[in-house]
Amino acid sequence: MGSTPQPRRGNTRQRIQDVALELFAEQGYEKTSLREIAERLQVTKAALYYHFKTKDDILSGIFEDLNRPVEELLEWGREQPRTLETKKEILVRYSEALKAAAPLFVFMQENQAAVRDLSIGPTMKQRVVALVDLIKEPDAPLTDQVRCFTALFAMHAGMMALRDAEGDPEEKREAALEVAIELVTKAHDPGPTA
Amino acid sequence: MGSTPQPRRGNTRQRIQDVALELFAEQGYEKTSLREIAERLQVTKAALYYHFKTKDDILSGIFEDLNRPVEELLEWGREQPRTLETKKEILVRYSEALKAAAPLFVFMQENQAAVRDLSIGPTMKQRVVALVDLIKEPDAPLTDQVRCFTALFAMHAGMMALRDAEGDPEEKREAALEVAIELVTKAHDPGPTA
Amino acid sequence: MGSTPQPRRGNTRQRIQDVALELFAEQGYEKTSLREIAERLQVTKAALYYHFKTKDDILSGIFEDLNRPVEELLEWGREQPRTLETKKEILVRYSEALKAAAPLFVFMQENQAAVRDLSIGPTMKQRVVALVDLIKEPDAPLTDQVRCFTALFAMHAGMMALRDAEGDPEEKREAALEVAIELVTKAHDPGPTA
Amino acid sequence: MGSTPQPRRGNTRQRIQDVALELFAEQGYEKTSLREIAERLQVTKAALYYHFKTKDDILSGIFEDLNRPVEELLEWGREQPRTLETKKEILVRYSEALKAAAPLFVFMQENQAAVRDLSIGPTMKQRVVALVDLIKEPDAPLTDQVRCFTALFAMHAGMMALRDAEGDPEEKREAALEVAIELVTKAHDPGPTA
DNA sequence: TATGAATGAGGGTTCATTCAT
DNA sequence: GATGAATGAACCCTCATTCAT
Repeated sequence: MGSTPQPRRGNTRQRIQDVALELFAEQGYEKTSLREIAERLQVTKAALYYHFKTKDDILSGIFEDLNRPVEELLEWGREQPRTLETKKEILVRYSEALKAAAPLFVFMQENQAAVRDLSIGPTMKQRVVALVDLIKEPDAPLTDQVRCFTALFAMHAGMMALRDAEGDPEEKREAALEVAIELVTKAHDPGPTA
Repeated sequence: MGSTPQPRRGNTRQRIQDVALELFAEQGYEKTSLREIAERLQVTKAALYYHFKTKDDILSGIFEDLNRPVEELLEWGREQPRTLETKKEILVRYSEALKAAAPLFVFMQENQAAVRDLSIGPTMKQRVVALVDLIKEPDAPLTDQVRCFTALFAMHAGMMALRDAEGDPEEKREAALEVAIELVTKAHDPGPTA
Repeated sequence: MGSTPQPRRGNTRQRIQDVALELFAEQGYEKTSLREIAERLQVTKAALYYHFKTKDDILSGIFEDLNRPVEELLEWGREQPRTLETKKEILVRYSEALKAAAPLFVFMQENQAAVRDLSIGPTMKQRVVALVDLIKEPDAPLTDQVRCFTALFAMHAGMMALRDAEGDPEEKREAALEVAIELVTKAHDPGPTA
Repeated sequence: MGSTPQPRRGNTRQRIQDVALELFAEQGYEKTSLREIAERLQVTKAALYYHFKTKDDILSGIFEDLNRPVEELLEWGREQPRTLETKKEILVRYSEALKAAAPLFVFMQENQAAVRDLSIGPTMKQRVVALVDLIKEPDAPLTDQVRCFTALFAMHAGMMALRDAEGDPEEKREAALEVAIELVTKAHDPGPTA
């Protein structure tokens, strides 16, 4: 009882990443110690160091794996014409990407300060900038910039409200997407007001 | 240098809070050590403990001071009729409050994970909920809830963009406010769509 | 309510000693901080330093006050002939002295290690030696020395059992006294065995 | 000196316990710092934490190891008939056990206050109660209870007198045992008096 | 008679990391 | 593919004590 040895050779690296992300998202990066990760895996701290060079490295690994779809989205987006349709499609795809990597994004949203001077910090920042660049017009006025930036945030926030609130996560995601599209649409073609 | 004994009038408590907030916002809560705060004040760590019972307590003190305007805003808001005009006024006032306490809000935005299990954690959560409650209709559909939540976020984000970007902070704040009002207006009276 | 200012000027020194002894006996010397004492008196730590030079000094003060009867007993004892009657009388008087200063003696019994290198340490040791000297014969065999030493211990133990156990403290004290007398009597006149 | 790297075989845990007990007994629990223990072992404080979870835990470890004989004695005692012979045998064996673990018992005697709210505190108390229960009659009058309690104390005291006094420790132990037996015998069969 | 403000030394504890095996 | 043992640096915090006011 409770003693299943679970050898599972070969996949330890993956298991470390899984547990680490789980704890990082739950408690924050700084408050999660390697001891804790190791204990939950029934492994020694030293074992973690066989698979990863540093704590930072564990996070990097997770990020690289889960972030690939977003990177691909960026590449795809850069080759499209900057039409409203394209922008909408980007939002839709981004929303999908978020769904797949929800815990990572929740984590990054809630641990910005901690993540900032980790090795993924710069990458992350660039990625946000790049995304905004794809959905806003080159010389958009400040208000439209805010709209686009907020559209992204809305989608991240959709993930986080998942923590507390009532309601199906999937529905929330769709609602967030809808609002994001609305914002970007308005930014694309300001209409009568400005 | 460092030899002038420094008058040390009765403002130490305030100076601690100032420096602490500065460092918390700059580096994050966990990465800011009391040693660092003390050193920057040319004081011993023990001196901090004369003025505050704990590290958490320093943050609490800051929060209590800077959060008072928001608390007053909430009280005021609860006594008003839930009209669109009221909602707009709330956003305007909130934006003003943010301006005065910018670093604190940036800090809280970027350190959610760390702050969550500090003593101000619960208070903060309630406060967001209360604010959203004031600007959304009681049984608003999910999309409208997202709009209102996002409106708040937009304004916080306005503060943070301050960090990186080009442009006058004051202009950014106004842009964020405009977008927030737009979102809440849409949520208040959905119009033809949804 | 709960705010009676209790000025009681003049007797602060005494009140400090009272509270200190109370806490020392309850928690031990090392685990009782001056902060704690001060707080319970609604006074600042610095105030304690107006009345006593050091923490050690507070204990010394208590000891000197409460130990005087024992000191007088020793002086009296030294002038008496070393008869069995005298010895019994000494035990009786000592038991009485213990009754008056119970918490102090409980404290000293339970904090020997801590007390040993305080200023009262040496005094205390001498005093035990002096007491034993009064109730044992000069060249008593080892067994009789143990009897006399144990007699004293028995009386101290009587105080401590007061903490846990059932029964009237006064009765316990008398029982302890009885056993002590028995031991000293046996030591005084070994009888057939030895 | 201090440069020989020292083989560091797998006995570190034991060495920590040895040094710790030595210092605890010499200076008291509270006054012995982990730094001190570590230094004497030419090891870092952190190394102690590899082997023990906490300072309290170090003491627990020592206690568990050295207390086993007493525990076995208790078990044995509970299976014997409560005759005078049994009681005597218990005292004899207990005395032997004390001999083997002298420093621990001296320590516990002198640090009662400190030990009381450590994790071994409750265990220790129970153990004394259990021992007394074995050597006193169920409904013994108060005086007899004191005799039995004192008998145990006498033996502990025998250990401590070792610190100061003249004379062979072994002889002292035997003297203490003799007095203890005497007390318990008297308690077992009160004789003419009461 | 006291207090407010501060200090220096040290406490126990935890962390990410290393390295020989 | 992993462990056992250890380290160095830092952590938050508490203490007894001081001194100008």
